[in-house]
Amino acid sequence: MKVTREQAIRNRERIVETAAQRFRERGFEGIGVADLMKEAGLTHGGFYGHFSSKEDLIAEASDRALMGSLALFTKVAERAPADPLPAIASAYLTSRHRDKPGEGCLLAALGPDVSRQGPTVRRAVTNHLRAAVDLLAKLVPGKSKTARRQKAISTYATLVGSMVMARAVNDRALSQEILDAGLASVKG
Amino acid sequence: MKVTREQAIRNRERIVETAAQRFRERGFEGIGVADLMKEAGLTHGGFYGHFSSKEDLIAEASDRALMGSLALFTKVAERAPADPLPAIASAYLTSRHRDKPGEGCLLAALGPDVSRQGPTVRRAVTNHLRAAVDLLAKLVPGKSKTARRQKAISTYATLVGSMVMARAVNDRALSQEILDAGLASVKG
DNA sequence: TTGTATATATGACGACCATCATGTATAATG
DNA sequence: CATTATACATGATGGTCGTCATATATACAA
Repeated sequence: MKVTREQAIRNRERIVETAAQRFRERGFEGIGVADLMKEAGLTHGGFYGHFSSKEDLIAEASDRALMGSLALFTKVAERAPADPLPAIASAYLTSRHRDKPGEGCLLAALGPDVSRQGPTVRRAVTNHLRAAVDLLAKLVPGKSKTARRQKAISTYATLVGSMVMARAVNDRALSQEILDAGLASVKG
Repeated sequence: MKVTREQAIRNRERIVETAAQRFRERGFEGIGVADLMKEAGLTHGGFYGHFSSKEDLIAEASDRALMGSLALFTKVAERAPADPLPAIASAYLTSRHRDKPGEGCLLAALGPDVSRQGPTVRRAVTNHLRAAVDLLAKLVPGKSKTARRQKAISTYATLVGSMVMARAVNDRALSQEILDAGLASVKG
């Protein structure tokens, strides 16, 4: 069954999008090629027509997820030009984000998994982090450029760490306390 | 081949210890029961004489790793009674810790993986986090108990997030910059 | 010393996985 | 309309995994 070129491109798109979500929910090894294809409405055979390996898809899906985060950071910052960093923190440290890892920050959902991946995936993450830090550094008040960079990085780290901890924990009250503490720290 | 009761206990111990290290290095699904047993000097068959399932071992190994972190926090704090929190941060945010996840913080090595595990594992992590926060809160200067707790939690989150990011990144300079930023933030 | 309990070894099972070979229908091309 | 290129389906392969059945050797209890 051949399909339109357009359709094929859309199919590929859907595979990446599905993967970006499921990977964040279940881990890179938590869902297989066959299930991914089925969710995209296809069968497993066509996979290697689109990607050269699963790692290839992992890299592309990670990139996709990270692009989304960066875009969201930008959008939130533009909507709150007076206090962009606290606005970003407020958007990040929500229970909704905690409960929907599939649509959220890749670093919080797969950070350690990334460090166990190959160079392609890690390069994508590195590039994102550079861009994100550059963006955040512009939003930090202060004169010293290095100080602003430092603040940008540590703020991002606090967001990621808070989300990781809030998700790991089994107790709703403690989880909420973690989100609140992260928020308070950034809003300082 | 039956062995001494003592020897059997030591064998079990070695399995847990090996698992605690390898899981942090490769992820819970990155090493299998057979390889784990082989590393402990045994064959795969005996595994289910010691544990009822792999998840059972995961829970016990996680607990083991977390106990170690808590003990280390305590030790470092006792050695620097004047400024315990910065001392803990300095001990945590090192390149050595970054490069040896198998001997380091479980949250930084497996945080997101934990949230995908069953209740037993998550309960262990929850209990650890409670204990760690209680400990750190005592070390934070300040009068308000809730403010000290908040500071304790957000500090821990910054440490975890910084380590996750420093490990995910593929560039040594950026990785070091992340560790430094976390340090600066905690030492504030 | 004899008998029993048990810690570990060997081996196998079924499930899952990434990947590839081949067939087929149809879009694209002329 | 005829030909070709290709996106996808079907099916198979070899590997890995968690788990269990069974055998064996020996520590321990009597």
